[in-house]
Amino acid sequence: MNEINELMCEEPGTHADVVGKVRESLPDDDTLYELADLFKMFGDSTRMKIMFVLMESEMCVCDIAELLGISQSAISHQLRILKQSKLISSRREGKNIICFLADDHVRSIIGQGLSHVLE
Amino acid sequence: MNEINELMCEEPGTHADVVGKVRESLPDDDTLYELADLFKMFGDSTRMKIMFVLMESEMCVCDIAELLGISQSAISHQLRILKQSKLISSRREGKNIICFLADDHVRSIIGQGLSHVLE
DNA sequence: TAAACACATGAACACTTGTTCATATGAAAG
DNA sequence: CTTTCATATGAACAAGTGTTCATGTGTTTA
Repeated sequence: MNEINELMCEEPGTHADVVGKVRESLPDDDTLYELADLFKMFGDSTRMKIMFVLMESEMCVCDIAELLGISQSAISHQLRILKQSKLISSRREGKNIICFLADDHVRSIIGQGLSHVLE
Repeated sequence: MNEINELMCEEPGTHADVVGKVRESLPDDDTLYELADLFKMFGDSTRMKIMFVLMESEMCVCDIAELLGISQSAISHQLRILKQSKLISSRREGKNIICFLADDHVRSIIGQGLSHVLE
């Protein structure tokens, strides 16, 4: 009888109520995509390494590349993406571009991830 | 003169010291890859939606699929991945498989992400 | 036991992503 | 102003990822 319930699998009870409430509680699509895009930044080991480095100290592009043993070009491409996500910022200092974390959220997000990974 | 310094870009000062210390502070590669793999789970909008739903209430596969308007097969594939990452668990209840968050880290990780996205 | 339902899974395909290679930009030093 | 060093960027390519479609497995109900 219930219109909503007709959409659901055959289960008795106050089932549709729960489904309805959950649907209302979902963030809008824009927020969901933004969130997923944010976490994508943490989902690549190169970017993760870069952020770990910058958690310890700000550093120029050249040094990040050599420290991690990754080509300058690859680092530069990733830095571009990280800047677009507002996770890191940079300033020029003479010939060098010094990169640093733009946000303390990086630390807390990685911290939560670590505590999951380390059981 | 300094062997380490020779690897670095031409910058004066106690530069090599910082680089050396940062290198030591980096987690081992296994941990880094595990971390990146963990965050990959949050980097897809379908999985993000599933986790948001399960943050509100445990739910069977069928309902998750219909609530989100995503095919049962797609949901099932994603659930498999999420289970492998120990982010969700499930139990059988009659014909249905009831899914639920396996870990409170999901809530805290998404929470941190949200507070970044919402400025 | 047969049919119906809930879910899982494999193959195929389109799409995305990260790296490399070559080259461009831009500041600084000679 | 020319060269050099630090960084950025575009094109191309390989590898990874998510969905669909078809079908398989397992559980309940008739």
